[in-house]
Amino acid sequence: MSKKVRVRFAPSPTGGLHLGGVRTVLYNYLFAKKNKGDFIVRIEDTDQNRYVPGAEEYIFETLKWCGLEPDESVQHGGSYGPYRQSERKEIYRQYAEKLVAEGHAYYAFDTPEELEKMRQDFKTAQNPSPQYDHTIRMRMRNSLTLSTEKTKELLDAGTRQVIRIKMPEKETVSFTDMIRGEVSFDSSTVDDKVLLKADGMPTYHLAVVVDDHLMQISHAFRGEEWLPSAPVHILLWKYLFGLENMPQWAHFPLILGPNGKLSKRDGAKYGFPVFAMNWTDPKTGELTEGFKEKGFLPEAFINLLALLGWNDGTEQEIFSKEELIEKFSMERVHSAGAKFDYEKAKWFNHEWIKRMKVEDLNPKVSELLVQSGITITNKDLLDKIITLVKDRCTLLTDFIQQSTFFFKAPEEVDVDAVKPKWSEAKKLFFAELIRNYELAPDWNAHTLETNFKEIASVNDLKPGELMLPFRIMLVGGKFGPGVFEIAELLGKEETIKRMQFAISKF
RNA sequence: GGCCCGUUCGUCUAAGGGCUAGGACACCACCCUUUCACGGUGGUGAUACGGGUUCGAAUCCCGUACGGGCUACCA
Repeated sequence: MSKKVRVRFAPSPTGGLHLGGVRTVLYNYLFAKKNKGDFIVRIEDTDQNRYVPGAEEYIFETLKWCGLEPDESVQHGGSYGPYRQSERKEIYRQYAEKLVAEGHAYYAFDTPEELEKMRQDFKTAQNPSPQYDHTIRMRMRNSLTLSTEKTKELLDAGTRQVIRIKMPEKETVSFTDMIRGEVSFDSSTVDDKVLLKADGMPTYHLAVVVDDHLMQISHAFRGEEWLPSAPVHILLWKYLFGLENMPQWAHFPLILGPNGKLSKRDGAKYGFPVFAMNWTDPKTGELTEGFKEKGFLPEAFINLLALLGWNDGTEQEIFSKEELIEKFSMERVHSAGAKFDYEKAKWFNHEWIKRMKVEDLNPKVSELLVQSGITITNKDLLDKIITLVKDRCTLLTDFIQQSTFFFKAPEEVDVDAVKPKWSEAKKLFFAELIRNYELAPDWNAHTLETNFKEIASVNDLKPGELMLPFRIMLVGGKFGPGVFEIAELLGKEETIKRMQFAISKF
């Protein structure tokens, strides 16, 4: 009998959530739902210096937008709280001290200055970044080098101190990663990581193990950047709670930018969003663009993220959230990092827009148009417009350009597109067309087109040479859906008004 | 430098010993359309290199190269 699946996403509230973070959430979520388990969000705010106001709220708003809501979290409640590590501070010390008592950890009194000095003193060409490890710990100020009395004295005096894990010297630490298979490390190459900081807060290393245990996490997933510190966590599990109780690990491949691990800087540099939603750094005021505001549908966003490192083995690429839950499997997650391709991301969004029902698109498009200053009074009209233009919208924001002219006459008319080929004969044609349209009993695209072509034919003009000018008159530029469809939706009065106005400019 | 992970078209990937190495994005051409798209057809384009194992390797093993990550009292 296996225990209930419980997974967690443990972000540090230090800023916006980027692609890699959301994908980690996604894979956690999919795995949990697929296995009828729980998805927990735990806030890892143990570094008080990095606290950023608003970041935590941003994370939850992002999850909501993505449709990846946790079963348990600071905001959703649950019986394993608190879900914010800063509120769990008291819990960690006892575990750290237990490790000291059992000889797996020790107190270290070295000041930041002493640590810096150590790094300078031991720095060589061969070893550019010396670590606090078994080779040097006996030369530092800690409970291993100090006498028991001296240690007690320092402790009693309240001297600033940390607790470090004492990495064994000759031990192979290995575990089975669900994606990579067996991974092993030589314990002597890992340093004595700080477990409990001088301010009494745990570091990630202690907190992740303690909380995963207390919250009964069954599977622990995180990015590949955590792989090097895995041996510390494995050992902690062994010392504290037993290897047999340890969750199963999986380290996801990294999402790469044009130059290595994707960073928020890449977005501004290469012109694509990196964060899920807009994020403004409260300190600098710097805005980092988000997929949401850029015009992505959450359905498309999750879809494209899911496929960045995973596939179901078939050639299907468009998946709804429900399909992803049904088909997701950790075994099919890739081990190699994936470079993010914005062009393909846009393709996913375009596909989703094309497939999405007009009624579902309507409120989103409506909101966008209202934001750009357009008043929508007729929902059915907007439905018709969306039906007409959705195929040519890659991003939601494209709807603005593709439908604004339905609501107001173009402010600028591309006269240059018409003028060079404009002629007296064409002018006469449009004059006749206006008279004809004024009398038209049925105002629909079909008869409008028929009449248009008949008159052209009578005047010995090619319809093709007349349609562009007509389009320019109604739309203002060389874009948009079929011109007669546009005229139909515009209505008789508005169509003729725009024609008359534009003709005077040619 | 050390440790760890990785390596199939430009990009995301399929093929988990038998093959004309498949698909998608992007790109190019043509068709459809006398706007732009959608759609359709076709094309360019990849198993990093070297050794093994095997009747047979993109697939397994070793080495090399290259790429990435980590190397804080940050996560």
